[in-house]
This record gives sequence, C-alpha cells and structure tokens, in this order.
Amino acid sequence: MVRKPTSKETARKPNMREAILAAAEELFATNGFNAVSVRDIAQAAGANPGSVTYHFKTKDGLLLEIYRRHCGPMNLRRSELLAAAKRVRDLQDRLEAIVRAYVVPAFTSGSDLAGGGARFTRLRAVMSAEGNEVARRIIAQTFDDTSHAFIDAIHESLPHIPRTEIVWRSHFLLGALYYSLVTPERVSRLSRGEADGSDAASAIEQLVQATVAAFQAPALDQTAPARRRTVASSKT
Amino acid sequence: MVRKPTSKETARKPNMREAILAAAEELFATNGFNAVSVRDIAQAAGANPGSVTYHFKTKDGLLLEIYRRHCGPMNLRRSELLAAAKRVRDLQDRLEAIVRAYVVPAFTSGSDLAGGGARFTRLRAVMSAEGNEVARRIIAQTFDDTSHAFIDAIHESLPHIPRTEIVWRSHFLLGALYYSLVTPERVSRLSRGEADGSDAASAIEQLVQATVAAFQAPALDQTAPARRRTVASSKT
DNA sequence: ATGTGATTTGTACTATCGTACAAAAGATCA
DNA sequence: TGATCTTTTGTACGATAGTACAAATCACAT
Repeated sequence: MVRKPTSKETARKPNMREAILAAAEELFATNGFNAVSVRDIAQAAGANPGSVTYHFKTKDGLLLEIYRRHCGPMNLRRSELLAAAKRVRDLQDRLEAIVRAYVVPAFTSGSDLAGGGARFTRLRAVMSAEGNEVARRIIAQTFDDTSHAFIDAIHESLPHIPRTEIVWRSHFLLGALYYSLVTPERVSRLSRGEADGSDAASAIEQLVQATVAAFQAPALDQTAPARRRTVASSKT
Repeated sequence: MVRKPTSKETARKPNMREAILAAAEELFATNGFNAVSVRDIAQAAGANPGSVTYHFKTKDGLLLEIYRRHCGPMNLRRSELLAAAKRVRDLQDRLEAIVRAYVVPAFTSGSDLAGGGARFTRLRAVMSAEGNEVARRIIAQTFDDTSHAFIDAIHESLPHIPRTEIVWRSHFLLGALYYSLVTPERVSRLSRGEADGSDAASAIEQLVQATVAAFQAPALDQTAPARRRTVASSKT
C-alpha cells in the first residue's frame, strides 16, 4: 500500500517539507482534518511519519503552517484586485469587479502549485464545516479584515442597501463559493452532464453573475414595504 | 467528567435509542463525523457505549439511521410546499414561493424535536464537506429527485434561462443555505452585532430575497453577448 | 576527507478508537 | 412467580491514533 518514493520524487529536490504540506493540504481538503492521519499524510508525501513531527511538531502545527503559507498571498492578491476594482467608474461594473476580486483569488493561485488556490479555499470550507479550532482562530484574525474591506466596498457601490443585508449576501456568496469547491460533481450530476462543476472558469462566471444580481436585489428591511409571505414559515 | 443519567432523564421515558440519535445528531452536526467518538455520543446521551452498538450496530449505522429518520419528513414537506408554490399564478411570486418551499423545511421541523430541521441540514452540510461516504450515497439517491423537481419548477417560471444556469444557481442556493447554518456567528460578527446569524427567520428572508434575485439574473451563456472581463482571471 | 549541523528513518509508547460479547437488569405475559 | 425476550451494563480486544526519541543518513563548509 505504501508507495516507496522514487528517485524522481526525492532525489532532485528533496524538499520533504513542501511535499508534506502539499499532501496534507490535499488530504485535509478532501477528507477533513480528523479523517486524515499523520501516517496518511506522510505516505502520500513519500515521507516518514517522524518527518512530519520534525518539521511541524504537531498535526495542528501542520494545519497552521498551511494557513500561514496561503493567507498572505491570497489576501494580498485580493486587496490588489479590490483596489483596482474600486477605481472602476460605472457603479454596476464596479460592483461586478469587486465581486470578481473576491472570487477569483479563491479559485486560482495564491501559491505556486497548480490549483493551489482552489485547494486551499476548499480546505477552509471543510475546516469551517468541521468547526476546527485552529482554523477558526486564524480565520477570525486573518480574513475578517479582508471581509470587512469587501463589505465596505460593496456597500459604497450600493449605498441604498443597509450594511446588514450586504453582510448577509456576502455570507451567501462565501457559502456558495465554498460549496462549489466542495462538491463540484453535484453540478455535473444535476445538469445531467451539461455543465462541468469542476471547471473553475465556469464556476467563477456563474457565481459572479448570480452574486451581483443578489447584491442588487432590493433591500428587505427598509425599502420594500413588506412583501406578503406567499408560504407559511413554519410550525415548530 | 461522565454525567450519570439522572432519574428525570432515564426513568420517565427510557427511550435511549432516541436520546442517542439526538445526541449523535447534535455532535456530528457541530464537530463532524470523525471528531466524535461513540463514547462521546453515549456520554452525551447518558447511555453506555455498548448501547450504541446494540441499537445501531456500527457508527455508520447510527449516521444512516439519522438520515433515514429525517429524509422522509423533510422531502415530504418540501414536495407539499412545492406543489402549493406551483399553483401560484404570478410568475415572480411563484418563483419566490418555490425558493421558499426549498429553504423553509431546511431550517424548520422535519421531526418533532425543536430545531431538528436546522440541525439535520447542518449535519448534511458537514457530512458533505467531509466527503462522508455513507452520506454521499444517501444524498445522491434521496435528494437528487427533490433537487430535480425544484430545478424543473424554477426552470418553468424562468423559461428564458438555460437549465444549466438554473442548476448552478440552485447549487449556490444550497451552498449559501448550508453555510448559514454552519457558521451563523460569522454573520453576527461581520455585521458588528446588528444582525443575528442564528435567527432562522432572518436567514430565511435574506436568503429567499437574495436567491430570487440571483435566479432572475440575465443568463450568461446565450442571452448576454459576452460581457467583457473587468479583471483578469488567473495566472496559473 | 572529515566533522558538523540538519534531516530522515525506524520504532516504541500511551491513549483512544470502533466493536464484540457475556453478564446483569428490566420488561412482559402465562 | 417464573420464563422469555429486550435492553443496558461492564469490560476487553485488536487496530490505529499522535507524538517522542535515538540512531542513521545526508549536505556541505573547511
């Protein structure tokens, strides 16, 4: 079952540390934190279990390092794109540019490895779902600034919508984004093969289009004079 | 650490089976499948670990039973609401009714226990994120019919949008729905306390409002003659 | 080439996991 | 009450978890 590292993998650039990080990222992102053992990671990286302990001390430390590695570049890229988006004159175009600035880095790059951005975003989605403590701490102190910046920017281009609603809709955006990365095959299945859920370009365009429209929806709180409820809410 | 079952809990209605199911549901939904041990569940239910084995044979069997318990009522409720929604004349109102028929049962009821619907939906979100095999099988064969029914209904009220895009947007809806149940506190935090992410009624209204607008967005594939990209897509 | 610090390996320890199973306790009805 | 079936308890077993650590190996400056 264990695949011995071939010379091609270890001899040229014996950067075990990177290999372990990449393997852990992939495994955590697809199976969750607790379902993956240190031994699984070591095996996938062609390394020895002890090597993981040496480089990252603990399993939590390994997860922490994955976040450290990605958060910087992704947030940098996002703020660059956000700054550019804010310079767009037309308000409708600006909104789309802002949303795109939020979405695109989540799907692409961040680091050097191919598919790294999508994989890390999927990892965040899974850790968030599992209520992982390590992730929760990092998220709160690393991503909230970025989130606020985007919320503010969107709010500026949609001044008539209360900030609270912008928050809700941003939250929905992140949820949709996460879910698209978690189960892309569901899109393929439900569309009977007509759409490819794994195609990042499609996902981005569809998500941007849908989200921009969602943001532009009339406000619920103040603006609309209470649309009647078509269907009862609940009984519990 | 282990709390001995008081007479109030076990004596009156000694339905350990139910208690175990409820405890497992709660723990799985908040911590994921692998992070929770059978002993954790037993302890939370005031039962003996062996009792879990007796009633459900395996840990997977326990998860399976949770799904069995909820899927029927929830899908029944959804199809009832969907049937009612389809009778709405006005196309705009009908779309909203359909979306509501999809969203409301996910947040409320399903079973008798308070908050049961939301908890089960959150459980599904977490299992989906973890790529849980048991859940994946059940979902595909239980929820795909319902999903198709909703997609078709939405498609009928938005005939000018290609089905593929309806699928994408439905997928986003489910992602947003899931995420709202997974990390409601994020909404409260980002809105600086102005919104309560845990309030089901708010979540439903916000989600319905935003989603209806998303569905009504112009189609991307055929209709719009290729909007220019405001921001580059990637470099990887 | 050799010594030195960094890395990798191999292995072992303890804790906890899911599950099995026999014994105890409880319920049901003749 | 006693027999029978259901449920609960207590405990044990093998597997695997995370982590520690000494020995082996490697990279490289001198």
